[in-house]
Amino acid sequence: MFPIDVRDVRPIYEQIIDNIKEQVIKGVLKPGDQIPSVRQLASMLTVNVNTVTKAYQQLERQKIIETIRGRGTFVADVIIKSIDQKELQDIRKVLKSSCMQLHYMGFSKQDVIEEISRIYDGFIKEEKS
Amino acid sequence: MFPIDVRDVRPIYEQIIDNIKEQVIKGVLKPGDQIPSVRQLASMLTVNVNTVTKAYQQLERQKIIETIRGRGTFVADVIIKSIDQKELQDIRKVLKSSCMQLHYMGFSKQDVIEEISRIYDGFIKEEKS
Amino acid sequence: MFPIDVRDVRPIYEQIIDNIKEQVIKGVLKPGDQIPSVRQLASMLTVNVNTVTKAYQQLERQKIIETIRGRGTFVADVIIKSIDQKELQDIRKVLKSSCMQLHYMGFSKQDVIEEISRIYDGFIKEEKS
Amino acid sequence: MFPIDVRDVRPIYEQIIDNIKEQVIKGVLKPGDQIPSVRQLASMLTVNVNTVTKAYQQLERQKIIETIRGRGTFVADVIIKSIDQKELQDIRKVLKSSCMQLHYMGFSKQDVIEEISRIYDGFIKEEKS
DNA sequence: GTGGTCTAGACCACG
DNA sequence: GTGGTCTAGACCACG
Repeated sequence: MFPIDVRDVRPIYEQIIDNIKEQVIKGVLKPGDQIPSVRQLASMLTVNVNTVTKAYQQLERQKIIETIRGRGTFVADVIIKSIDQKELQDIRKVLKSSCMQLHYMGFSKQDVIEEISRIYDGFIKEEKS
Repeated sequence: MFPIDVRDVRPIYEQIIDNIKEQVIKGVLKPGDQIPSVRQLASMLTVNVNTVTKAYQQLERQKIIETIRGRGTFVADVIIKSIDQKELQDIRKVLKSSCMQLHYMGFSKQDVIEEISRIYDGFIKEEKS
Repeated sequence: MFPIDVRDVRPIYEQIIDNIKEQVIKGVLKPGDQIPSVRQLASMLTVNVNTVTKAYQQLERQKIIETIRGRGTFVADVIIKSIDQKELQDIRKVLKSSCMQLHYMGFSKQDVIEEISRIYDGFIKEEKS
Repeated sequence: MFPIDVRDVRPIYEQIIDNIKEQVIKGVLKPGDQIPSVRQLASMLTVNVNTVTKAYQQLERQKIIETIRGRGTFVADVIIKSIDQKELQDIRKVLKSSCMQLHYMGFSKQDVIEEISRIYDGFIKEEKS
């Protein structure tokens, strides 16, 4: 499936969230597609069941997946989340911290923008052609 | 001095680190300037002395401030950190997570770049004219 | 495990650092080996958990051990640290102080070299035959 | 006189002790020579009077200088200190720590011995010719 | 007065 | 069970 890195800065449950989100954004996973059960994914990634459970709960709260009792877990229809101002502020704080770190590494504003541009291109599916 | 927000995503010591870094980058704090003692800052922010100590130790390790025994703590000469590839990868992962969250909020690549641009302008001191 | 001496010139956390470094250099602890959790080691040495935490954090910063969230702490792959000139100067100053003390105790240059030789042999694992 | 470095790893009083010891070992200061009073030296080095006082007290305890009431402070006759086993053990611990640090920087036993040799030559007055 | 070390103990995040 | 954050407070080294 996708690789889990125990040395990653992000906790494992966040890596799972990020990976599933990325696959949905890229269109690798489409609305209605079934995804592995908690237990299946846990054994595929050899991580703790509770860890996958936590990731799925958060994805469900974000309406990116949905679980149907007795059926399984599926990719939800794509919806644009309404903007939660608290969440947006949190993201801005994290971005600011990262930008300051990059600044100390000698990255100019333009360097950071190019970095972001490359990151964005990396997870967005081709939009034209 | 600056506000501490216990509800912030970042732990208190990181908020202190970020705030001091920002003041140094902006030029509000200049090399050689003395900054408040750990006890002073702790009482100003009404946080524990150990919390400030932790922030100061990390800033010192990053060579942003320096402590002189029995004298106090001072802003260090500005140096550009050499780029640690592991650290850069970590920042990229964090940026990617944030970008994906913003994407789900309906932010286009251009929106995110503008967001970054605004953040960068917010902490960089005017460089010309 | 290893003895902590409260009358030692070195603070407790440094004694812990030195002991673990020594075991790694000697090969008693090998890359990938799990070391005791902070709580285990604290109770083994009957010191406070925070003291062990401080030692582990410094060892981690020096890339001698690595911590994996919720899993534990492990010996890192051996890497040769790049030489930090400031750090080297600091070590030289400490060595010079020690040498002058030994000189006042009547140690000749050759005596000191033999002392160093014995110390070095004491923590280095046999390298050949 | 001699330079004090507030950023030195060694506290100021130890720098003073080391400098005076070195001058005595080198023969720049000879038995019977008068050295500056506490107040004089403090103002020469622009350090606190208490700091010099502490240095002089330790030098006196080590019988390297002696104070004669109303006359001043003088370099004592050279005597070889008897070996205090506790002190020797302390020095060994410090040397071992330093050697392990150097080992992690890639210094071989021979490199360290050469380092020590150079340090020793640096403070010892020429013994022959 | 300045920071450094250490203890004791609470609560949390992660797995 | 694992480490991370934070508090409260003691005592020490240095100046």
